[in-house]
Amino acid sequence: MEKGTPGSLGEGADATPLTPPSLAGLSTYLLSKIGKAARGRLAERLATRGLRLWHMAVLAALVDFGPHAQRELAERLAVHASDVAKVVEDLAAAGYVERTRDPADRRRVTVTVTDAGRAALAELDAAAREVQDEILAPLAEEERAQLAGLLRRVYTRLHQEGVTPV
Amino acid sequence: MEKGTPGSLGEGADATPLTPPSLAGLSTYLLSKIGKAARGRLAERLATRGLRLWHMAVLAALVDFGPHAQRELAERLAVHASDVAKVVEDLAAAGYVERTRDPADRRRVTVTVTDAGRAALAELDAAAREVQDEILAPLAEEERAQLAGLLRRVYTRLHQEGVTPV
DNA sequence: CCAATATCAGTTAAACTGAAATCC
DNA sequence: CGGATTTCAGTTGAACTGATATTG
Repeated sequence: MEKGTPGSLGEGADATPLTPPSLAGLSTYLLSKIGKAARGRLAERLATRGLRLWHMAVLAALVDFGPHAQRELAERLAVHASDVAKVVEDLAAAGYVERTRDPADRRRVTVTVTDAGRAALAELDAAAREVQDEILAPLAEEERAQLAGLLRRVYTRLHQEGVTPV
Repeated sequence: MEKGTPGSLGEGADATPLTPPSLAGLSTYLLSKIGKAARGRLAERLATRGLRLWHMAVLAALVDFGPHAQRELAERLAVHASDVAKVVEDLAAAGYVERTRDPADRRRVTVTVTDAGRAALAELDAAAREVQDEILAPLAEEERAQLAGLLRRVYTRLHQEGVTPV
């Protein structure tokens, strides 16, 4: 069969293959797929700056809540301390954060965002909003607000349970 | 500090740390996190049967659309052909699918779901709906329908674009 | 000879695990 | 000495890449 054999799939060879309804009928499936697409697109943009998603998350935590010990960053972002160490190392090398020993407890390393770090986060945040506009393009402004409200409530509950890292 | 030092975090040591508002304010961040949690919880349940998410996706495609060549499965599910080969191998070993050479084109392997495969998918689907009930617990029935509609429209557009695998 | 299919082997980035060093 | 924090090294499963054999 060279091409376009009237076939088992019930679709033209050039059309986008349909997602199995057994999956597409699950909101959790859609959440997972849309979330993955959003994450992937933002990761692409961050990669052009040599950064990854965890770098942005750590910067956000520092800007929003002030200096953290690395242990506190790990807890807040639900990531392992060993990975935080690497991310903070990268950010320090880029001049986005400073690390200082806590004089009261010299085991702790206090991480503080620099002005360059704040400027970088502002750019990353702008990129994230551009990606969000792409992803949510089919929705009107009012519908986006609706979606945000629903997601917020679902997320809050999950985050409080904390069974699976969220 | 032994514990509960009135501290830099502005939260009790036992409370769930707050997500940085810079992130929590992004619907795409919430989508990503909720989606990841849903995926993880379903993966846990499938693991008790020795299966993973791709096994369920392949079974769903076969049940919903009938027999596929492996190449067609790869295209429909946006996964690489080499990975489809492994997944189909597992499913065949479990007796959930049968592989036969296409007599019209002997390069192609036609994959067909068995009765055992249909029964297995029914169970997996039930598990997926249980997980969905857990995740969407904070939402009323009407709100879940709202969410499903919004997600459906966003997903459909992404899937048509097909730039990033969705 | 070229293109498509399936299969196998190897790579890469991410999440996780364990252990050592330092300090309370 | 027990416990907490940081850091380094190694492991595991997922997604991807490339090579090969077979067939159209």
